[in-house]
Amino acid sequence: MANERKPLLLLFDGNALIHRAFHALPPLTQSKTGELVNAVYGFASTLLKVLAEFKPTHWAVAFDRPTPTFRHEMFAEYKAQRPATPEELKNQIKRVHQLVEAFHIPVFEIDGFEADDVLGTLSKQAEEQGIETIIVTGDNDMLQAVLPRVKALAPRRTFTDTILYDAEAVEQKYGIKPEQLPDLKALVGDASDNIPGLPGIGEKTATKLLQQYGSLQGIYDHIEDVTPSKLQETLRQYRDQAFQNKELSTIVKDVPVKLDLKTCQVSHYDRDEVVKLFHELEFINLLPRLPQMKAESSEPSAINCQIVNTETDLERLAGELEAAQGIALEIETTGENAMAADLVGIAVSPTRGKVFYIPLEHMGLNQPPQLALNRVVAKLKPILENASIGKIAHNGKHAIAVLAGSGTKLENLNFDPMIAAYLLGEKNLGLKALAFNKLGIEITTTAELASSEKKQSSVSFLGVSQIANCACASVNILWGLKEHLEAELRQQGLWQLFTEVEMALIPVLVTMERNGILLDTSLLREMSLELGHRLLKLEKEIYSSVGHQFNINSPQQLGKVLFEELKLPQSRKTKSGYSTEASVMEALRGVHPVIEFILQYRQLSKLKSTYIDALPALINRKTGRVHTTFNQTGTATGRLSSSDPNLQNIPVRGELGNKIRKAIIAPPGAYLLSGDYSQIDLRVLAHLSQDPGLITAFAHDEDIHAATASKLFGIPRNEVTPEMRRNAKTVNFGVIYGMSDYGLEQATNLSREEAAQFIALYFEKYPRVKEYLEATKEQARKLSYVQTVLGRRRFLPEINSSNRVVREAAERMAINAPVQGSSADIIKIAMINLHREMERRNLKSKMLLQIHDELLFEVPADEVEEMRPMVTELMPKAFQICVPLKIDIKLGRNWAEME
DNA sequence: TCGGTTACGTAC
DNA sequence: GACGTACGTAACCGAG
Repeated sequence: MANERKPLLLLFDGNALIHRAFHALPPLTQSKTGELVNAVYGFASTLLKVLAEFKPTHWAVAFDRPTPTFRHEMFAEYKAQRPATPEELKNQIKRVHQLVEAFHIPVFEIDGFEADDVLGTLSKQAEEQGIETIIVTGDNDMLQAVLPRVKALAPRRTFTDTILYDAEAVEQKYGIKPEQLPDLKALVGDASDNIPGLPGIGEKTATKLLQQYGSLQGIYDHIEDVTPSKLQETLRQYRDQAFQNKELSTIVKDVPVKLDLKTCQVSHYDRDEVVKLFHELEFINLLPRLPQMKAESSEPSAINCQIVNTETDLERLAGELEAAQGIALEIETTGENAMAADLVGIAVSPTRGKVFYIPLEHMGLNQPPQLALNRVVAKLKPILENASIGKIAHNGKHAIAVLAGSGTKLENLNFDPMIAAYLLGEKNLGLKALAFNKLGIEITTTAELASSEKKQSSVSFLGVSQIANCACASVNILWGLKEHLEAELRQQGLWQLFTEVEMALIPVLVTMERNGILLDTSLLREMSLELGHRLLKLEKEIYSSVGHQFNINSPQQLGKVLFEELKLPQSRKTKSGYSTEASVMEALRGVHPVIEFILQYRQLSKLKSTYIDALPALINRKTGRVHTTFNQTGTATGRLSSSDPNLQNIPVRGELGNKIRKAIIAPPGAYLLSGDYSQIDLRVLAHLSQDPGLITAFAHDEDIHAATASKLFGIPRNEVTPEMRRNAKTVNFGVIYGMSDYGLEQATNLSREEAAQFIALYFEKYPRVKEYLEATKEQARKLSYVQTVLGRRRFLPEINSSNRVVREAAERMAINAPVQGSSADIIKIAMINLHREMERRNLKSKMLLQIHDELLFEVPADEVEEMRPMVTELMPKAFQICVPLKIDIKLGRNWAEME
């Protein structure tokens, strides 16, 4: 009665699936324990895939037993060449058993037989009972089990590429029927099972024979007719072996096992147990593929979620929030970009287990009534702005920025799980992932809901109750995450970095983002026109020089033109053709006139499309300025990053770079002020390594590159030539990047040998630097992480990889991260202190940008005399290291002309 | 048509 | 394979 559907039985070939995944998938390890789980992942993935695709009513899985089978007894060599199962695979087999158990899939394994035999038997019984069956396998050997009602899902080429074989499909592939496959294998053998084929008989010959005579027996029944005689002779000579091969290759179909359909029902599996196991295995991305996701409303799991849409409710909510110790919240908006996003709703929680959702701007017809935005804001403003009530929010910067747009200054955001997880080295910082990985709780985020709901992808178009449920669950998670992550941060000595630097930085970043930069649009427009003309001219030159038109922007087409048509000497190749990158083309300068034009074209079109045309298009209508988003969790070292647009890579070199910076301006009556740490990375290196040579040079405020050159070449400072200084500079920087002799060779005009000597000499002159680098790598090997001056960690699990390339890459990261990361720590402190001081003094000056070692401010004319000394003082004293931190400070009407 | 990947180039 | 950290653009390619 329950199962009115025609039964469909899925039989899983456990071992074949595991082996195939193990060998086909890249090594996927659990980030926490390093346990290899690629085969388990592959198995789980296949399981979920076929479950979704075929919706079976029944299922079962078969495994090999570790004991020898009748085949081993028959033929000592059987699978003898196979290496012993590696430990990491054994463990995965255990894991798959756990998984199968959680799914409540009945397991069949019989001593003395392989999984194939068990499957063969079960499928034959299913056939006899008239049940449609699909064998899910990773091994084409299983195809011989195909029967009228039994199909096999087997791999084609790649791991995921499968084909459902019925008898016809088998015949199409092999030219013979499924039941003839053992006969084929008997003749051609199987290297993977160590079954020897008959000499000189390949697949072609064997297939022809079987097509003609039907079976191995058939062939020998007509052995006199077999031609050519050589073949007939071989067959005669190896008769016994052929028949033994056939027996070895034939799947047994009468294993002592009985298919009982009742026990194989795809019943309600233990979803919680599967979730728990996925959590342990860190299979977060498989989670959405688990069928029967909890309906959002079905299980409130002890969360009291109330929708607030009357004045009375609002009043009561305000009362509860005022009395709260802390507030967890999430805002729903129309977009990622805080400056462009609108509020859609707010979820707030005064205490764990109790969450309110205030719908504000849900669009669409059948929505319940909603309170007016300004009414709600007015009511909540004093609470959100009350600094004595701590706030918790995931990606709190976004919340602060959006609320600021509604005139509310969210104060005392003291915990953001995204930032916490970032410092802890978590890979996936999304709330969903954190909830699952840290707490083992599944939630559906509103963003997820929005993207799954086809077409109308904005949160604002979704139903209030649906969003409310998700938002409430998300907000409630924040309490648990705070508890959990705070403990981890404290335990790892990261709490101070978290609160005093990262959390303190958030309002600074919001201010900078909201300040925005001002552009000289008419200058950019002018440049765009001029460049447009120059590009057109270059384009013509290039076409006539080559003889035809093509897309110069396509590296693929350009490569063909240069290296196939013009036959220029090619050097490096890329995956899809010839490399046409600048360094390759530079080497071809003078070989052909078109090179020069192309280099110019490249440069101009890059600057035009990326900056000159792109920036003005991003001016905010309301503010007339360009607002970037600073990402606080986007880098591995602790640096910030900037996007939409990226204002940290505005060109500076060259005439054109200068011109672009000229278009970044201060408004009338104001100036741009920049404070730029001088050689901060090398000063940090001096501090970390305590090298006396470096320390002395910086203590005397010397030109560090010239000082290095003087040391390396063993000459007085005043005899250092520009070329010597340039090479010394390259090495100075190269050291921080873990550069090799090869790298130095590429970056200079030195030969490989000279480069190697140069590096050796460098370490001779700065011996503590070498010691420091070694010690850092050693620490990384021991602890799997390296640290900055503030204790910020970068985790490098690959530092002990057995793969040299991977390991050496991790070593370079280990060298670079403390230096780059410490510099980032220092400038972050400077930003916080400067912001604080500017607020304290009620200055109108604005912090605009941070470019890793530089801060850019906009300063009204009458504040210049206050800001300049303030920046000059606060940047260097942000953090004390053993050498002075020096800055260069400059002032100008635009970002190019500064002094 | 769209999203993901590749090649390239800009910054520090 | 070889020098660390980012992000954006255009081309390209395959899936829907």
